[in-house]
Amino acid sequence: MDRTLGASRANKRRRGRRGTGKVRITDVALLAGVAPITVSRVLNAPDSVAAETLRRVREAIDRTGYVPNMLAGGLASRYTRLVAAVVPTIASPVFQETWEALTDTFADAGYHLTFGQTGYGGAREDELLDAIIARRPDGIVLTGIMRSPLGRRRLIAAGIPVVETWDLTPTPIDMLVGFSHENIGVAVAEYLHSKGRRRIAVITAADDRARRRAKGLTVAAARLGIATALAPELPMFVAAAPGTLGSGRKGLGDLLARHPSIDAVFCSSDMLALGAVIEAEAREIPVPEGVAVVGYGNLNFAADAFPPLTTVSVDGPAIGHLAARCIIDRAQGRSVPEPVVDVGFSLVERASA
Amino acid sequence: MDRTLGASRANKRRRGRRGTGKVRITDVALLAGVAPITVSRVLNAPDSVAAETLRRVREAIDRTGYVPNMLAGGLASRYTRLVAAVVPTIASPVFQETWEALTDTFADAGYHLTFGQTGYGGAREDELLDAIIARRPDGIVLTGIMRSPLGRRRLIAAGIPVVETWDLTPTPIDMLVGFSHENIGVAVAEYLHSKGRRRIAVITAADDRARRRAKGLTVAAARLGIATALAPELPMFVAAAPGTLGSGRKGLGDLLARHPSIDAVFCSSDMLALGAVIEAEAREIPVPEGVAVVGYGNLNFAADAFPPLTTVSVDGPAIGHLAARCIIDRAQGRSVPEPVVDVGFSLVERASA
DNA sequence: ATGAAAGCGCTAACAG
DNA sequence: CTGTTAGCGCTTTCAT
Repeated sequence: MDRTLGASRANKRRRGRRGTGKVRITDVALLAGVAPITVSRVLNAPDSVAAETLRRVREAIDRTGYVPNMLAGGLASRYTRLVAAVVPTIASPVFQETWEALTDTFADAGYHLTFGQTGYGGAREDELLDAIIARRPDGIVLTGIMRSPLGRRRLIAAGIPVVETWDLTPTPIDMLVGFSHENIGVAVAEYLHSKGRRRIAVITAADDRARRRAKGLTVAAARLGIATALAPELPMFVAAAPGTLGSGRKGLGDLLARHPSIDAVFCSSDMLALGAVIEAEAREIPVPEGVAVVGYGNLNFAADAFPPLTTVSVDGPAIGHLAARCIIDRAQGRSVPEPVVDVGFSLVERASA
Repeated sequence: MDRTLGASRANKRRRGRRGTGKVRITDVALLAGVAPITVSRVLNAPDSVAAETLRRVREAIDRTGYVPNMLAGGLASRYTRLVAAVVPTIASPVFQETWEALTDTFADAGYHLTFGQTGYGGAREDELLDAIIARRPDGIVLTGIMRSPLGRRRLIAAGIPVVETWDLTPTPIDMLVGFSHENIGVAVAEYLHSKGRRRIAVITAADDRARRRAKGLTVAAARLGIATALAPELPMFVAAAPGTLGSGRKGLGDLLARHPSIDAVFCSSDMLALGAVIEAEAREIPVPEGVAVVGYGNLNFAADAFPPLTTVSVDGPAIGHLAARCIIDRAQGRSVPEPVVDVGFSLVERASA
């Protein structure tokens, strides 16, 4: 095998390019006694190859340990089978199920999903975008909507299918699967109002979508005549993103110091809500009798907290699945039935509110 | 500009390859009045280009909105500036700081880090590996050590620099930055023993490294004469991975039902520990007087739990930083000063134990 | 400091 | 069903 491998390389060493020393499609072809394009077909369109040829080529692939070079393949076919997801931090539990569903759906369709982090506040976003486009993915999935005008232009110019997720906008770049954060705030306001709460406060992380949930709540509260019960604006505590148990505790402490009469808190994440619940307990304020607490995310600990957290649930897997379908359909030249989908949300009522 | 762009393409349309319709290095070169290779040098070795040429080419790049095609670049240079990280789930909070440090260190050196998920239990690991190798990254960072023999062979054959992390083994594939999970178990056993605890139980997620921490504890406990105080083996509750607050609660409940006399629990993650603490509270068992609880990870909520969690802390950022340096050094042909680093761990003593 | 030629490893297009 | 040929967009090597 030593003599065979690399033999094809010897006769084209004219102006000395050094190659990688690794197995190429030509080596496999030589060993199987076929043309390189046949090996390519075995890999990419096995149905178009005769059974016996298929067998021989596959054996040659195994014997040589050949791993295709997708750089070369992508260059030749402008089809990379790569999809890039742009995420704030890879470790946000809220998005986890979405990334899982994305990964799985893409994997089943033969695509590889890679993740790039922008950091909180979208610091490196534009650079990351160029780095992604430079690899010519077949699709791009964004967390939230793209606000940077430069980013939008780059994406449109690149001509790559794009799905924005976990948010809603009348002007998506391309496709979108998400829901309205403002409406969540409204729904929470109405819920708390219906439970007789009139002195509502907010603990929110300093993050765009969280702020918009808080804004929806503020607006709806005003409409329901709640805001004026306390002050012109709802009492609010803003914590650094991402929200932590500690900032939830601090938030509730702070709000109680400023407004001892509050009877409900809407937290921008379940972690903040857990912190609020723990702080209330440490102060021997009963939840929900003293303060009602509502979270967001319905994370895996929400149901097991003490008391269990009332929270807003979003169908993360559905977002991932639908977003992947959008990209796959477009990448394969099909038309996308629903390029903009609002998956909505639901309020999960538990003991904390 | 319309006429200029794409002009170079017209005269080579012989056998009809269709191209991408996007701006290529040739278009930029034409506009700047230089050879393509000069544009390439502006991008990759600006020091070797005259100032005035540099200016003209950069202007042409801006005007055309050129984004390099790294598939082509990587194919030609076998240097992709891409590093792949293999992670169980992208949303594990334990690893977050490591991934952040990795991303930053690589970005500063001009590399892009992408993440691939294996799923818990390393289900898709071998496939993922081939997908990664197919893109010819300049380096691969693994979470934990590679156990699959096929995977090891593939990686070695690929000749790509590899760093295994967050674990220790006498036989790394290539480079390694981690620590001993067994030793953590030993340290926890000794700590609890020193605090007078003699009836120690374990709540662990069904995950390899967590089990090895539990095993270290078991062995050390036996040596300290603890195991026999209760039974031949330490009472253990095994939860599905990843550990949740709910399984922590259930775990403690279960253990107490079977062994009412236990006076300490070692949990394989802080989330499990938080669950244990909450369950204890719900049962009005004082922590640590009734049961001492020790976690692992020192996550951002550990210090703010009620009571604050005693836990094992690992220097995540250091692992990320060192692992990145290993890859960068190797990718740039330098020798790596320390190809195997044990970063150790520390026990953070707080109120829960 | 800049350019011309060749080719990285693969697949599209066109035969047969 | 299989093969031949050309070329994807870039960078290496060699030359000036």
